[in-house]
Amino acid sequence: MSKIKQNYHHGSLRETLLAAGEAVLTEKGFRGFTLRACARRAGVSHAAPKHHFGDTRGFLTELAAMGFDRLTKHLLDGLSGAEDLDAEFLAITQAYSTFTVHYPEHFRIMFRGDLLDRASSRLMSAARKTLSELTNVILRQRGEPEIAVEELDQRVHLEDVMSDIVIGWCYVHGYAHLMLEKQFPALSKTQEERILRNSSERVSHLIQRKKNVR
Amino acid sequence: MSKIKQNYHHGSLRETLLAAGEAVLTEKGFRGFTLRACARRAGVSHAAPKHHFGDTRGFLTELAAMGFDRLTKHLLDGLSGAEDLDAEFLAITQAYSTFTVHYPEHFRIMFRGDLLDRASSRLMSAARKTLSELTNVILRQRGEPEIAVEELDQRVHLEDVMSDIVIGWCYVHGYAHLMLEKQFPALSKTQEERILRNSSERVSHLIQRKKNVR
DNA sequence: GCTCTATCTTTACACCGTAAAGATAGATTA
DNA sequence: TAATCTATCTTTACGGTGTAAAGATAGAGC
Repeated sequence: MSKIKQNYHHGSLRETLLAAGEAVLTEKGFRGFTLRACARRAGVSHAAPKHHFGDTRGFLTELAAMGFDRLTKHLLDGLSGAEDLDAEFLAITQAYSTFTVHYPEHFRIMFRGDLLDRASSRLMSAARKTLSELTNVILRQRGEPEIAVEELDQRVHLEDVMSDIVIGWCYVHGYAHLMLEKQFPALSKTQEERILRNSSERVSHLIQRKKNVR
Repeated sequence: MSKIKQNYHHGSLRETLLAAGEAVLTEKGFRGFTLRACARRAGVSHAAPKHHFGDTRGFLTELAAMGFDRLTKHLLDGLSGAEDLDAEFLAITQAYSTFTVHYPEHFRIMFRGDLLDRASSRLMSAARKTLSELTNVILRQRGEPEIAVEELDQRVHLEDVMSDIVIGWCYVHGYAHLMLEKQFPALSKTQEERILRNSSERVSHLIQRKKNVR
């Protein structure tokens, strides 16, 4: 006996709707993502999502938050095999970028304040965790101890650290975004990889050897 | 006597619709952007846009292309005052970023392959021109002569140059994008500016002194 | 003066978000 | 146990949307 109940009360509709929403977003893209399509896929009346997510914005906000959760995990996975600082920075750049290959539609809504509920603490804390992973990579590059998510704000006010975080995140995020949207001139896979290795290594050295460079 | 004609044939409907479209996009954002709203604003029947732009995607593609045109001009304006290499790289970073302040909704659709007609040569060449401006800044940083848009593909295959372009564009684009969507922890204006100056200077030095750094 | 053709309008339809009111049934309370 | 409460889901309703298709208009070319 599966979980499927034909009862009036579904029992776990929220989860079912989220799964349906992810499927719709993945298959049809943002333009094809409608509350009614999600409801249809979940086998439920078209107004059912309202109780769980309020409106489209609320639904998308939850999906974006799930995207950040998944990105965070994806980054940690990618990082796990790296053996030195250079490899670690390359790994996080690659992981951030390959995330867009696996979840392009998620990535496209994750960084869009106009579509999401910016005030959502669920979304904010999920995004914050992603930044915290990236920050820890930067801190390790600098030879400093890691910090917890909660300490982020205190450390981050130091312009010294923040400058490195900005360089690192902008490079990593920009690379992933511009690659996803195919903005770079067409290159072969091997060229692409060589350029990624070379550029990421140079950026990581910039962060590692900061005091010498200035 | 203004251009307004109440004739059946408008005469310059395409331009009028584009202006209306920009206004709608700016005022209502992407979610509020509808063909019918644009037609209403242009004082024309709701199906009128079809003949000029085909469908929503076609209309958005043209608006995105106009966004790239404007971004290119914006970059050139920002660059004009810079007196040395460091100032030039800072200037283009700032210009790219302030563009998102003036045209946030344009920027949000410009880098979205899922909403636009990727095959549009109008869009492609507009985006290409933007990249070409950025490339010329990078080339100047490297102490090399500028190139024309048409030469882009030949030069860009050189991994050496491309690595610098990637670093430069990813940093500039990532900064603008993440700033627009307020992904960095809240900072004061002066802190923000100091961090921008510091980070952009370091990135530009990385490109200028490439051979020394490696 | 005639037709051609691009341009714009009208009509039509399926779909959408979301508000509001009704139905259901598990949980709570007495 | 019985009555009520409450969260959850459905039904109904409405104005708005994209876009297809057919009709109206008027300038251009012959």
